[in-house]
Amino acid sequence: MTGRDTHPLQLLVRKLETHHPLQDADRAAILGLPHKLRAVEPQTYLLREGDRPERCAVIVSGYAFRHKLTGDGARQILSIHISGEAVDFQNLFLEQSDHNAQMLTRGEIADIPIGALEELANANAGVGRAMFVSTLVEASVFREWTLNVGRRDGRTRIAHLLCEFAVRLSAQGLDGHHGYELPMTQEQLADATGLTSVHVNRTLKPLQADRLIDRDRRAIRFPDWKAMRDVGDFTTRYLRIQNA
Amino acid sequence: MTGRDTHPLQLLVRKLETHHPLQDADRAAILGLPHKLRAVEPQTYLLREGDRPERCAVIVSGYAFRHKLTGDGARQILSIHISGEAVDFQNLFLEQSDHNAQMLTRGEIADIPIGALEELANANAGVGRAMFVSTLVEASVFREWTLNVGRRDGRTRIAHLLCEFAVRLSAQGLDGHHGYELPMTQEQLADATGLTSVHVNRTLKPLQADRLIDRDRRAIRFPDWKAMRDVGDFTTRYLRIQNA
DNA sequence: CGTTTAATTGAAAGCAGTCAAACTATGTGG
DNA sequence: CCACATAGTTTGACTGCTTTCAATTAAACG
Repeated sequence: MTGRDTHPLQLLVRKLETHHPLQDADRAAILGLPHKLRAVEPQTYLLREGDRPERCAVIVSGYAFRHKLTGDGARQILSIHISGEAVDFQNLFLEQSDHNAQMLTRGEIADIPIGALEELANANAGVGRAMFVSTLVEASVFREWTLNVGRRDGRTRIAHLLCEFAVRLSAQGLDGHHGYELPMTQEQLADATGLTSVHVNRTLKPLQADRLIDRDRRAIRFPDWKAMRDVGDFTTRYLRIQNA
Repeated sequence: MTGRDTHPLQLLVRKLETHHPLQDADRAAILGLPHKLRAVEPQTYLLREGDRPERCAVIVSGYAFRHKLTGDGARQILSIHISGEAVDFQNLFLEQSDHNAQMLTRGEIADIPIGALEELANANAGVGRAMFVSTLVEASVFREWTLNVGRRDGRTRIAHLLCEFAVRLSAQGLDGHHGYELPMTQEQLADATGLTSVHVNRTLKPLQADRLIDRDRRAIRFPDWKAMRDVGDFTTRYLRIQNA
């Protein structure tokens, strides 16, 4: 998919380091993890509810998301994931997954056998702790999403989501605060915010009219980041990124 | 507060064992953790957003909850906690808390120094993993709450919450499926479900009229548990309790 | 290019929120 | 043991954000 010149797990190291310091040996151990690369299409499942996880998918390129369904089939997206993030730390040591994970876009996945991951976590306390911390940070984000969906109005929810994505991309050295290519349809945006796609559409328009976002297809830019942050009731503490 | 004849941390052991097996030595090590008991009144803060955690509060008796506030001051309750649960594993190894935790009722708290906890986690792999798994199970519950608040209607949300509480109490050997004393006001119920207290009140009534719940003050009973589960779109997988 | 998927728009309906007031517990002090 | 104060519950009337259902337009893809 790309003529890559860096190690496929390099961004995983970067992600872990964002939240917990690593030694050289730790980094080497992570890069040394056995893994299989594969190209994946949009919608590819990385994990299904009820599955017993046997490999952990690390996103090398592209975007993914977690979701759950109600009995009625309504979908709630629980998180969006970017390059370098591991989709399956949440199920380490657990019998079966409580949720689904799917690719949002085309991309590349590095599959690491769960066994190797657990071994490394046991053998190397630094890496084990970094993995632990990584799941705790994810939990922090889950909590913010519950707040977002439970207590903010539509406009604020969407603005918040757009802000979070900007800051996380930026922290991973990808696009940034000033703009990015949003890898989601309006329906997916709706499922992430607990709204309907119709309402998302009707909410994006005023954001644009107010010059808080600039849209061209899926490309998003923020003419006034500070104002956007305010509208989205967005702060960075919950992301636990050093210099955000 | 009580003439207790069991160890204050006994229920913590039970809780951890619900999700991950422990050896005798592990149990002993947990019970051997240094801790200070204290009686607490309703509303007592166990943790504040922005705090650097220095001790971990374990609920010996009573109930607690986590919450976050929007910039407008709207409150979202993120989880309810019962005896034996540790409120601060979520902030282990993290700089500062992203959320608040408060007592819901009067009760007793055992404060464990974070340092002692981290040491034990390092020294004893079994206990460390049990703590890790415990936070992963909490994350699983956070995800279900996001689904609940994001994609279910008011009636279903409330029924779901009441079901979850029943099953968790039961798993901890406290009250059970057949009924319990709900330690929450309708306003707290509203903040947990993303509704208003007025709407909660108007939703409880039909549940009662349909004979799905029996209320006397805060006491809740379920005349038809199976029907209640259906109405609440409730399943137990996400709680990761063995025989639920 | 034709087909499929996504975005957009309109009109109508509904679930839940808001604002206020009344009522009911619960607890305290005299 | 009763009166008062406070916290919590309940009810009414009205508003409104968001959904629903359709239909139309635009973009993406092979």
